[in-house]
Amino acid sequence: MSEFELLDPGAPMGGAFGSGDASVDPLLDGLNPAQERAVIARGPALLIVAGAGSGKTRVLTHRIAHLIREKEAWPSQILAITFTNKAAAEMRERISGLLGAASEGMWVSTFHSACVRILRREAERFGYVAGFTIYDSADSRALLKRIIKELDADTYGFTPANSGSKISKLKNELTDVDAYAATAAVGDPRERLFIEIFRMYEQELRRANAFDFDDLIGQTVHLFRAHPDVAAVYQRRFRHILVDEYQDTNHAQYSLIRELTRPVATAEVERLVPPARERELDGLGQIPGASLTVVGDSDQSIYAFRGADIRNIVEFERDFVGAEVVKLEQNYRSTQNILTAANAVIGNNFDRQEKNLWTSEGDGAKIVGFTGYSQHDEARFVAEEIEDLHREGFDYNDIAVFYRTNSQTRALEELLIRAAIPYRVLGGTKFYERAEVKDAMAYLTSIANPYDPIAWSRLLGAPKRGIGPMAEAQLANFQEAQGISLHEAMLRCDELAFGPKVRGSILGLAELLTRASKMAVGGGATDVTAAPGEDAEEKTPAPVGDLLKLILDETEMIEKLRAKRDPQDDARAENLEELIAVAREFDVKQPGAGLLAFLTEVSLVAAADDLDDSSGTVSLMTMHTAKGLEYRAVFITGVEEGLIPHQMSVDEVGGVNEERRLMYVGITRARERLYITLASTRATFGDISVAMPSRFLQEIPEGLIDWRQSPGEVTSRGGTASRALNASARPGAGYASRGSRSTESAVSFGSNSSGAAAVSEPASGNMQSALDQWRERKRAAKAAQAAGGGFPNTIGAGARDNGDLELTAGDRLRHDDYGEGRVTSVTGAGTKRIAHVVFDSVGERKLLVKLAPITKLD
DNA sequence: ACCCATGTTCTTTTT
DNA sequence: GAACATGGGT
Repeated sequence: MSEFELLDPGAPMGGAFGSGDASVDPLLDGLNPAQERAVIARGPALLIVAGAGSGKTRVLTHRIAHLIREKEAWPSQILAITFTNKAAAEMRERISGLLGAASEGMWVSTFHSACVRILRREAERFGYVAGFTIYDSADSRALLKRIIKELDADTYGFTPANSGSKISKLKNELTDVDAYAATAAVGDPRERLFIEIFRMYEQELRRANAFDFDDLIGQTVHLFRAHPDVAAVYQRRFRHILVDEYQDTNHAQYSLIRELTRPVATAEVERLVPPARERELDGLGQIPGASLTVVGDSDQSIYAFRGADIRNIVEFERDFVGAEVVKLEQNYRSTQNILTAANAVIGNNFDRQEKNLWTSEGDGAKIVGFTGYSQHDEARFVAEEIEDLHREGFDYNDIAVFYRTNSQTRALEELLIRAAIPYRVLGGTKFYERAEVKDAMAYLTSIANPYDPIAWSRLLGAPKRGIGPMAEAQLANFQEAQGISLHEAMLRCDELAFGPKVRGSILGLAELLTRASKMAVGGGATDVTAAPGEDAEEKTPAPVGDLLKLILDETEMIEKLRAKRDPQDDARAENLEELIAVAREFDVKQPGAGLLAFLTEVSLVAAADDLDDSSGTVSLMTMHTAKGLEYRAVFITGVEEGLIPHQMSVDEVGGVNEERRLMYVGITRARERLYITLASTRATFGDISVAMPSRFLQEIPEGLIDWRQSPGEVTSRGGTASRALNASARPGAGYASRGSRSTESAVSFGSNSSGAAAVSEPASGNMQSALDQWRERKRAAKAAQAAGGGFPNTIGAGARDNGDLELTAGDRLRHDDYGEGRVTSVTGAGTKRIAHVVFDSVGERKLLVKLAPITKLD
């Protein structure tokens, strides 16, 4: 049986009727002519212009499967680049759904992961070690902070943030310090200072054996250019390179693709080991360049701020001679109303090629608009509509709420909690950014890379052990002078004049690191709780979970946190326990992968990566994160001037156009229902300011929007009505329909108690990932906080806790927002007890008994 | 060296 | 309204 034989594709799109018919090719069946052309096209270069929702993922996966099935490539000869790990995983899954095991060995990953893989293999060429650290933005900032302080550059207005972003920009353009210095105006002292910062930053990175995010791409390009033999290996290996979201590639990424698709240099062909075989060569005795497929949509380019260059896609045909172009314009995702709105908005960008999305599926529902008096009011509308959608049969999974800035989540979360709607915030993957988690991770980083001063300085002070800045500086100086690792410097601290207490601390810590390092390489865990079942197998590296456990046990970080009185520290302790669980999960998922793989994975998680399609929760995310995703129902919130388009972008050249594309991306995520909401006042930073409707709103044809409350209605009332006022100001018709629907829902909730399930931990029957549990707790904590009246740090304003408030059907109660109502039933148990209440004015609501702002009336 | 309290500065989007 | 920096007290 050939390895290439097509396995039964199961039921991917149209397989249902394709199975009996031998003439139907399952890889082409159900594709429209343009899609089919994109799948079967061959040649050196292909540009697929894929409008939103035009089935590009399907085209890409089918194209790859087709290449393999037609024996034009082995899986190992394919490199597919996606934007997020999640997209990569999905693509891998879909290809293996088409091909089965025959798809193994492909590289499907993000730019960053692919580059890390290459760099780890070739690190020695750079004077780096394979265990190099990847600095995230926080690490880079920490390093820059030191440098700026040392150079007293803050007096010139340099901050870690502004110098960091300038360095990042330069790196994305593949401009190194020397190149920059050569072009800079040397007369300008500020410029000279910046060059100094840049230079030191690069030096420190190298000394730390660390790369920042931008280096991952840039250094790989540099590696290929400086070492043609290395480049030759990858140029020869990858025969087909496919890049998704090509409109968002920056110059460095573009250059990487260029390097990879070059023909193998003639000089290198002879040096290849193993030697090139006859069939690899073309007529000239060369190994031709890889075939390149890029997919993108210039209307969805939203990352110019981080160096994405739209010209990469616009000039593709000029760039890659012989390129074929396929346009996918038929949309399979959204209703015509949604597409018309999207087309209308994006049509205002004058600097684009004309393109119109269309569907054959019909108009669908109108877009729903709502203007709240405040973002609180807006959020309440969102929560209510989500409940309605849910009753209508939408899964929480099917629903997403978008916003421009992360800070907009606050009000939304609060209201979703009150409404007992399960949700998840994407992208604030704040877990790994928490101080205690970073502290623990610093130990692991330092074990993998004992030259990393950022990690090292972090672990010295966590937990407090009497080693302060003074001792740290002495050790660092000693380390630098001796040219040894930081770990070694600690072991030799006898050579420095430390007091006995400090000395003891340092040696104790050094000893722990020694032990952990041995364990990490598989030296054997001696006196600690050795992993049971592993008998003296010398080379087996310890599971990451065990390593972390050793560190947390020995440093007593968790115990020390628990010993404190502050309840916040309890949460921190739990986060650390969660981190162990995350590590153990990793050990199970990728046994034997090792510490480095764990660290890499943690460094490169993207916002959209924690999306879990089976979580049963509403997803909240920025519009940037939403790119590439789709939902049956989408809420775009905060559609106001200053927010979208964002104030910061208005003065930038092309800024508003990019914001408009962002709006376009948001709109085109919706399949069936689209809600556009805004508030007439918004509390930004303490006080309240008046917000104007976004100009993009006016670009949507009026007839497409069904205004539940239009901006006009709200401003005519004077803008700053209280919540109590607006609660009764809502149109009566809305309540009537709401009320009738809620009657049905009360029945269904009562009979199958799905209402309770919705509030309890998502998917309570299933295995829950460690991170999910963390999020769940965080949510509960937030709920407690929200219910407490929003004074989290004020003494005496402890979280509201109705505790064991007895409620039974028939009781009357008063709610702070909804007024008086009657309990119809109580479901759930313990802290998840839910009261179903019919309020006199607003109809039925589900309330978390423990937290809702309610008082029982008698 | 550590802890706590009081000011101060922000807020675009992210691998 | 929160993270962070700074400065005084122990």
